[in-house]
Amino acid sequence: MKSFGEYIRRVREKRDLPLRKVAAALDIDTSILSKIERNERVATKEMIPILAEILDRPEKEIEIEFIQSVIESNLGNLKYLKDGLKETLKIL
Amino acid sequence: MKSFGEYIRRVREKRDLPLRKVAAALDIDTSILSKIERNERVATKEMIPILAEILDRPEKEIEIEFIQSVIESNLGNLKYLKDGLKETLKIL
DNA sequence: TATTGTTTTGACAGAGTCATCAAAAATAGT
DNA sequence: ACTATTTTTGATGACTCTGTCAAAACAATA
Repeated sequence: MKSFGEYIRRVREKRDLPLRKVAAALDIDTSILSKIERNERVATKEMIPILAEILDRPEKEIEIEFIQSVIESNLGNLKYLKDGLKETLKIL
Repeated sequence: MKSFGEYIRRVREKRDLPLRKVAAALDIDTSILSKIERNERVATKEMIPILAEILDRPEKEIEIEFIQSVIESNLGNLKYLKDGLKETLKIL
């Protein structure tokens, strides 16, 4: 499973956007975005629609990547993660 | 979706166990467990097997409740949560 | 090599979260 | 009502996390 940071960096570089531009759109310092891309900081959900816009990607795709990263980092090695996700799906 | 805290409290009371006993098993103060049950603090994954043992419930059940609560609190109102969970399931 | 633009690093401070502890409040049992 | 037990509350200090900032490192290009 690849990290959210790596994903963002890959897309940003494909778009030839400097950290500066994306960070400005997110209204954060470039250093923070740099850290997010290297997984030293975590992104917030509020960033998702903004990233979708500036990176020109479907919001759904970005959000899915975000969800995967949150699950990975918070619930990563649980024994019954699969069952837990299935059960969670049922009650949504 | 009911909270992890409420779930634990319900089971603990069904077993007629005081906070004191369960907290001792978890090696935490009763006040912390009290707060966890009222959702003022969050449980950690390390607590899951211990809770399973002392509350005499399958670890799987407890872990699923835990997973649901983490997803609810971290990803609760995302637009594409369902899709995100489905995609996450695929790569597990 | 010098210049310009980009990215990373680390120190810092503020906010939030944590466990600990003692005291207060609530509950049960006599 | 009294006592013992359980549960909740709030103050405290330690710790973690987050954003800001300036400086350093790195990259590209003239």
